[in-house]
Amino acid sequence: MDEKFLKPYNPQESEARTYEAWQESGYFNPDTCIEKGITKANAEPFSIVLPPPNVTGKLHMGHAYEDTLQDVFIRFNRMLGKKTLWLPGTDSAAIATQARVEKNIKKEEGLSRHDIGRDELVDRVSAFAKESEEIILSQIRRMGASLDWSRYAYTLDEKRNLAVATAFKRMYDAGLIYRGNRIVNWDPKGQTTISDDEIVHEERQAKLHTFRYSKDFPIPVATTRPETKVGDVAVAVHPDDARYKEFVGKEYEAIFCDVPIHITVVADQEVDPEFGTGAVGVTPAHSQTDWDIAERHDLPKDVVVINEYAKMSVTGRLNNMKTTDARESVVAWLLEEGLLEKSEDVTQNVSTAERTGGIIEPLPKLQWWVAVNKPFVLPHSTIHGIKSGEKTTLKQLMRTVVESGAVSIPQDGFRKTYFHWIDNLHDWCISRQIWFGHRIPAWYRSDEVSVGTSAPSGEGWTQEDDVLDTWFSSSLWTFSTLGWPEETQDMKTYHPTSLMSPAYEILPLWVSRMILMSGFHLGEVPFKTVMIHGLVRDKQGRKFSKSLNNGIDPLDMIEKYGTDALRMGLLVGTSIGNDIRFDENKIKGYKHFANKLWNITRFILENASSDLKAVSYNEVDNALKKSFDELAEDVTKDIEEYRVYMAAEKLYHYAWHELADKIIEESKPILQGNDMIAKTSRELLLNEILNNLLRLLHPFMPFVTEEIWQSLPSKDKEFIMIASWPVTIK
RNA sequence: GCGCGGUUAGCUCAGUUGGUAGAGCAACUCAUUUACACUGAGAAGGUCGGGGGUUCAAGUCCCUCACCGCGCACCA
Repeated sequence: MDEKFLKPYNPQESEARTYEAWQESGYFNPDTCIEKGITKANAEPFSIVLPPPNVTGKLHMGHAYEDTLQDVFIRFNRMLGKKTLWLPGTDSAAIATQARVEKNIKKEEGLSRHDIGRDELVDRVSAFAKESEEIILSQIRRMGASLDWSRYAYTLDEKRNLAVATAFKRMYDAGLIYRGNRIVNWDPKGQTTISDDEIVHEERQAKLHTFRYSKDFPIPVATTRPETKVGDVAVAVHPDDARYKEFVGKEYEAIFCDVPIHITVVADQEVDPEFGTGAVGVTPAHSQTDWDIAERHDLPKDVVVINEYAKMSVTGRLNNMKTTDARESVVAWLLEEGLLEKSEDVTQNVSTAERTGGIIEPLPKLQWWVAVNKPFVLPHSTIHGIKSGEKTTLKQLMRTVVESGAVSIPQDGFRKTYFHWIDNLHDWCISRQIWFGHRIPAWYRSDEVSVGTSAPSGEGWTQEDDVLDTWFSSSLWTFSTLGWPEETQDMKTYHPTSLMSPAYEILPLWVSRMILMSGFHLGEVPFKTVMIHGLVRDKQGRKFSKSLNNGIDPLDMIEKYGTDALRMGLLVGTSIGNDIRFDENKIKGYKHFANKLWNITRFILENASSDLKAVSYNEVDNALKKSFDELAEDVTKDIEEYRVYMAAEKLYHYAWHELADKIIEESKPILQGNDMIAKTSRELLLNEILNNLLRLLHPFMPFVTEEIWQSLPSKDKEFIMIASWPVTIK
């Protein structure tokens, strides 16, 4: 017996060495497994593409959990003999990364991005990204993740750039990407547009002011944003509202706070006659709903009164004031003029930018969009529910794919969330006014526009300044990582991928858009199953956040208890989909468990390794073996049906409370006794159970099982990682 | 407003197609150098959020209410 078993199991001593050995073996790469005859060339594929972590930060508990889940499925399927690929990568995360670096530069050098210039800034952001990339990748390795590093991808590398430009061009040619002047969510703090999904609503106290534009204006109007009223072009009322019927169609002139305005009264179904005065002041340029009203009634939409810095751009006293100051100024003016009827306190939801916290200012801007409601013909489709050559829209495609089960979301509640989101979906604004990211592959020359994967020939073309929303490139991820648009062998073998297991936060942001992109470009689903998981929270159930300073570094847990303990602690006792409260005590418990396995092994090696070998079990041992086999089948079924938390718990329970507490305890007299048949039978049993149990546990606790496996005398020195799963699946 | 979760032992949570309520931790009693103290044995702890229904049988299915989270939309 190896002397190491005389001391307690020490994960710190062996984990790094073990990971190194796995990596050197090349078995993370399915091609190597085939070459070495471990996987059959015609084996069924199983693939997962790692949701690429942002190159802004370091590994947090959420990553640790997500990586564990995926690694369990990957290791399980590899041991089943499937052609198993887990593909790693990282995401440039355009806005997040640039914002981070800009902040540092501002703090350390007092310079803005415009002082530095585009090229210099992009260089600096890229350097920062490179640095954090290395950190996060080394951290993922410490989780024991069996990723095929030879296929590593980065959203801004050459192949992914080609994929992005190709995707953009094809969608542009199909009329699904267009450039248009529409209301965007403008973040004055970040100086960029953001998509609807990057907005966070915050409840605030506000005042609802009821006023008239002028003394002789017949209809009072209520607003929480008086400063925008200088941009009003109409008042909308409900068509059936008797109070205002006589005014519909009439036009009025007024000088509102030094600004001449022209107001038309229109009737619109959307107006709620019960709210406020039952009349809406329509400001098309600074409100999405008002823009829509203006479209329906053919009202002017170009009366812009607020600029990109959230300052007023009008004639008179308000000019160049911050909107918040202008608000007070307008109220004061209304009071002076006797136009203010009342002011009430209301709670209001304010839209803020997720990344910067800036208050969103709706502004009309010329931007690039993905049209989600525009019909197009999908030439080739293997998606269940959509035929080749069928006419559809991107929205419909996203819905059908999940409805038909082409993408399976086993958790019913999340299916509903998904549909709810799809039904509320508007065109997707994909241009961002920042410099780090994929520059939009469009070139302009006077009135001409050229879209392509490279600059058009000829003189005088300038490329679009804006870059793409980071989710545009992320949505291509399942296939851009496999070599698309080239027709690679990897594409044929591993796409659609088998499983995606994202946090529920990212379902609309990412999952649905991967379905969109894969559907349009390939006529395929991006993955067959989506297993949505919850968030890891602190002990009090709060989100981990910098401001609360409640973060727990997974690496600290690994230092203290070992990776296997962390993995088990995150998995057991948590159904997938619900949030998890992080409990260090649990992790500690599984450190003890790793040691328990260590000592079970020690006992068996010390007491059940005589030279005499039984060829069959006696009756008692046969029954014990049978019940173990039942457990093995049970656990296998649990993993196949995504109940990994139950599988892990059952194995834990069996190892500790069956094998150690009962079988080993009962073995002591047998092994010391004189009944050689009973003794050799029991020796065989203990060795068999240990051998199989280690394999069953390996996906969950890869390090300790490998470390033990390497010391079992009966085995050759192959890795447990590529040992066969003890249960055959039909 | 629309929607999604959750409510089970002191705490954190499991509970698969309905079939005698489970685990870990904590607390309690005992064992004391054992393969393992990163230990073992034992006992205790629950009208499964409330109410109603379906059923031979409900933590599980249906209806309803309450409370706690969360998402989406939004009214000017």
